[in-house]
Amino acid sequence: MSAPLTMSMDLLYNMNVSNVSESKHPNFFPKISRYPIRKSTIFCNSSKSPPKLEEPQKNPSLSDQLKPLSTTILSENAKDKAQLLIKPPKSTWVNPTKPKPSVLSLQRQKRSPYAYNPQIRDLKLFAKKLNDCDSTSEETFFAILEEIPHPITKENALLMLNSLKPWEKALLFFNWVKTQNLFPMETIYYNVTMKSLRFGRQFELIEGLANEMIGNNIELDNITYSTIITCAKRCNLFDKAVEWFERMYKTGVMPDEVTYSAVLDVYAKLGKVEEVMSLYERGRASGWKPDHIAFSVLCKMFGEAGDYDGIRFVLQEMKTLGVQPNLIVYNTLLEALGKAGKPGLARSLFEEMVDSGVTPNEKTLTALVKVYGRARWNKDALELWERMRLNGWPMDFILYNTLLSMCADLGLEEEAEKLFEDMKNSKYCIPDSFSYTAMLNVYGSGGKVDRAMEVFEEMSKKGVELNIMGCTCLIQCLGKSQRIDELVRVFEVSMQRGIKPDDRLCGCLLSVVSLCDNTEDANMVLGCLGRANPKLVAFISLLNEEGTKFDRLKEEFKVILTDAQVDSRRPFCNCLIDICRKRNLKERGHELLYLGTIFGLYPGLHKKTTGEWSLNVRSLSVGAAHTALEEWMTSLSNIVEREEALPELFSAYTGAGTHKFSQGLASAFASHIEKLAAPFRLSEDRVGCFVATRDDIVSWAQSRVPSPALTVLN
DNA sequence: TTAGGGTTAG
Repeated sequence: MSAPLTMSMDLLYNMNVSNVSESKHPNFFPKISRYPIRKSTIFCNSSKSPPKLEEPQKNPSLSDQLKPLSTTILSENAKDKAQLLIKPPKSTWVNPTKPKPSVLSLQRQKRSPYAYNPQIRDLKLFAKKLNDCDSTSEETFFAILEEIPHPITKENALLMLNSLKPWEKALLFFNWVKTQNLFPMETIYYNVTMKSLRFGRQFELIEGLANEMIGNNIELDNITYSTIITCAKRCNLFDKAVEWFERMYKTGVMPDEVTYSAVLDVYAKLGKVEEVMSLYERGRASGWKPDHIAFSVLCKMFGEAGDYDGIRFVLQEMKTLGVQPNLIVYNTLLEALGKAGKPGLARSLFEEMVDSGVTPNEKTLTALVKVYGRARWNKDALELWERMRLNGWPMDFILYNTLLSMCADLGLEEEAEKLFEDMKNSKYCIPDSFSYTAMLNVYGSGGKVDRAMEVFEEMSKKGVELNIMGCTCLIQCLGKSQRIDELVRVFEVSMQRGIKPDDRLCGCLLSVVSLCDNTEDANMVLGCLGRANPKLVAFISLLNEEGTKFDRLKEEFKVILTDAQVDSRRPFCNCLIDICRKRNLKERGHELLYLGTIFGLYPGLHKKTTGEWSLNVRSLSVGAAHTALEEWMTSLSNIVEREEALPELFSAYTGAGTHKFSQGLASAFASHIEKLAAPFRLSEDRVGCFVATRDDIVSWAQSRVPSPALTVLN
């Protein structure tokens, strides 16, 4: 075991509990989880008594293979099964006298040795001629083929097949050789052709060839199966991938480690964590020592699931087996730790990687930039960028774009401008649509509307495509500056360029409506919104009509929310409440907040413990937060009046406003507290929190003259 | 691409 991995393991396992805030789990130290340390590991790795590996007597199906383990693996909610994990059920594989049948062959399939072919040069040149000829004409292809400089021996045919691309030509050649009847077509010819077809993602053709092999009694080996399976995977035909894997066992072909890890990746990409773990466990119990590729697959899967326990399990396994991460595993681990919300661990792992002499590549740095951006660690991000330049670490356009996006998220305008200039002056990283979108985002969220418009004009001039995200950024900042004419122009141009408005853009237009001070402007924006989502505009009219009954409102609102993307539902509700308040329809705003609450848009808005009641408005807009405060004060007032029990402490959270969307919420909330003469004050020790005691609330409720702001509710 | 498996952008 080399030092660096030990360091990371120490970090992850012996990290002091002060780091607990990074963990979403209450217990930082390993709980008995879905990743049990197997008893089998002990004998599998023991040099004294290696397990006797037997070929299965019969060929069990995959589901049979998986069955015994799936019962030992804990599903997340099945806490009642925890006992199973502490004491694994009696399983043959913990008993060395009765080893579990092997699920994979520990011997990788051998390749036939590659003999030197003196005709290689001629044939390569000839293949190039075929590759360069008109792809659409089979006649031309066959005409050239007549000029083949050497006889089609087995070796020559293989060399040609390997050199022909694209897949259409390889397939033509393969079929042609078959018709010549010079020698029997063995497995290798099918394998090479299938690989070529895989580049073209031609799964149906591959499957056709595989069936032809079966029909002609040509052996399908591990290379055949892994090619079929990975092609299915690349074509997103996961059922097919699993079907062919099952077929291997049924026909008595034992997968080797290459096929096995390809299948692990199939299940991983399907998000079937338990199946992956089951296969992994079974493989390990068969004596398999997973390699970097298998670990990379597991890491990626746990990263996608944001599953920190899983990532630790992988690290533990690597440590146990003495596998030191390579560059790709490091990259996958960094990405996974970022997704699991562990920026500190990702940073330490990166340092460990560099210290161990592994040079980061573009993907490493992209992963780390994303980690820091997500964590809002400006300082670390900028230091990293500085280090990249000092060390001459590799940059590519994805890394540039990721850095630009991060600058936009963190409000680093100057740095973004510098990067953008660098890109313009570079040879290979010319700014593309993504880069321009990031710049629109930089200026848009920084309120630099003129600069944003300059970027927009530059895009039009250079023919850089505007995408929905750039359009949304631009409309948002034009709306905030009340430049409605330009907003409408940008909207029109975007529609002309084929942008299909989505719910985010509608939410953005809705928020602009809530900011409009005059009816004319509001109507212009509603005109745009009406083209994207007419139901929303009709709903706003409904809010305006005095006669609209609550039940009608509820039904129509339900339709709007059902049609909307989940992420956009709360912003819709927030904006609609803001619009109501802007139009002096406060009561409607209260109705909408109530509906939003019963439709589950504001979970955690109210929290009650014996000692404290709190209101958390962090996910609310200013208008919605005001509405929620009024609602709360009214109900507290009623409780005082009814002389019901109250806790010692009351708190209202607005958050500290570090996120760009929540800026200004704390101050707007504070001024509304003042307007209502509510007895809350900023907490000294809790950031972004207003507090009041029971006595404060009681004396406020008893002494207050009904506030105009609250009368509507009384 | 030289018979098979893993990692980068809202």
